[in-house]
Amino acid sequence: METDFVEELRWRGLLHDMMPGTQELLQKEVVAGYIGFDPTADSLHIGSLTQILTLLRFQKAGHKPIALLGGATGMVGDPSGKSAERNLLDEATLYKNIEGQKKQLEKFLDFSDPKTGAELVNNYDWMKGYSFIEFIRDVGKHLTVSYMMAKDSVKNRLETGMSFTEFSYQLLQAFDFYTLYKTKNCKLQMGGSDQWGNITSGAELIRRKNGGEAYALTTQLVRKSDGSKFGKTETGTVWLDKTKTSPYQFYQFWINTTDEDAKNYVKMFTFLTKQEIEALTAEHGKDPGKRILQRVLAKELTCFVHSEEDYRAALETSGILFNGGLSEFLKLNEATFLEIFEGVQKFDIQKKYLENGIGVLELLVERTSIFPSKSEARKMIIGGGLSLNKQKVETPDMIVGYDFMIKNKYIIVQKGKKNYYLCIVS
RNA sequence: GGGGGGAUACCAGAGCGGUCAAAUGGGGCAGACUGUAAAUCUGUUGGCUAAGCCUUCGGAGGUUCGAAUCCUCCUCCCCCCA
Repeated sequence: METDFVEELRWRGLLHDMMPGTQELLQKEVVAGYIGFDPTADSLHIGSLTQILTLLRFQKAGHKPIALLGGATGMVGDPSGKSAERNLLDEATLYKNIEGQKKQLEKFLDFSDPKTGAELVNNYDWMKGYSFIEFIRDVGKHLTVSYMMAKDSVKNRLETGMSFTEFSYQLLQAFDFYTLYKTKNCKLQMGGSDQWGNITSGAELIRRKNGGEAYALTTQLVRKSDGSKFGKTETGTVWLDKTKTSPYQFYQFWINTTDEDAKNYVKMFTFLTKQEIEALTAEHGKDPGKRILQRVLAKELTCFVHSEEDYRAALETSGILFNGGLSEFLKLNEATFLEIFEGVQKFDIQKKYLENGIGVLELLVERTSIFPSKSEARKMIIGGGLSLNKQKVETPDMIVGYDFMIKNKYIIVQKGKKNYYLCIVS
């Protein structure tokens, strides 16, 4: 075995918990292990990244990864970590979500090796023909209510209430594990630390039903150093789908990581070796201003999730947007110019409005919806937070005319330092 | 069952008849510095077409020229004694 999977997770700060004997098992033989993905959206997001990477690390350590799509479990809803009953997803949405996630997983996982090539399964395939009576007799009989009630996901909800549907969730997931154990000799289930309860239910089921051996391993929840939730920005979730979060935004997410977090993230989210990371961290410490770690992170992940081409584009865009002046923009040809503003919100403006000049406020609020009200736009301008074509707007009374158009048709609007908008005059 | 204390803007929390769109802190947003980081400092933080106007202090009524502030009832929370 090239690397010890458990040790690797440990030094990367990813290991949360595992059942006794897990490490020994992995050292002894090639193991099939699975992680389930919950189809709550049509794209995976940055939070799922840990699990995808875990599967890949697992594979690199010489084992066989299985990714499970929750076509059946998604119909029920996992109560883990939820404080209230969830709404059920309708079938059309669920189908769309499954298809979306499937495509992404196919892209990230490596299916080539005959022995350790990844597999993708959907638990709907074995649940769809299963009747309630059968299920209750085959699965439900093996776990006691008190055992199920002892799980945190259930215990935390006893006060506020929980439907039988969500209570049963752990049985479904347990049955998944059991099925994979039977059909694919899958002895290990992995997941985020919130999945511990569900995973152990599965291991328990395998033991009771077959006297079989099954193991569990969970990874650390990714946290930011300030305690806030990882993976969200002001604008929302960071998705892995480039139509939902552009590669540029994705790149920016990592570039904006704080120094403290970057040290941990480089370990958690890249495949760089311990030596490489130590060297980088030391170098970063010498001159934090260079932000070596953030750059490495952004590069590794943008390349991994999107492509090297996307990374280059994001890098170039960032360079121009953050360091360039107006002259940089003027130098670009139109195609490149538009490429840079890919993923930036755009507004069309009719030329006639600019003919006699237009107040900035009117431009920002009525002709575009960059601000919801003139009051807000006014406040931002007075606070010095608004620029047109890289030039700070000094007064809310400013008039915008033809002379503001770059290349005869564009006006670049900047709200704060990082929020760009592009007006296209036609 | 008895006694007491509360409910204020995103959160915490002052105000206790006019000077209250409501102190202060946190959070958010923006600016300066820097490194697209952190820390620090500054501004801003109910809404509006910014003169001013409109809607807010648990809910419903009332007293008053005037109520977040006083009275009555209701709802909900907390504490203490049974």
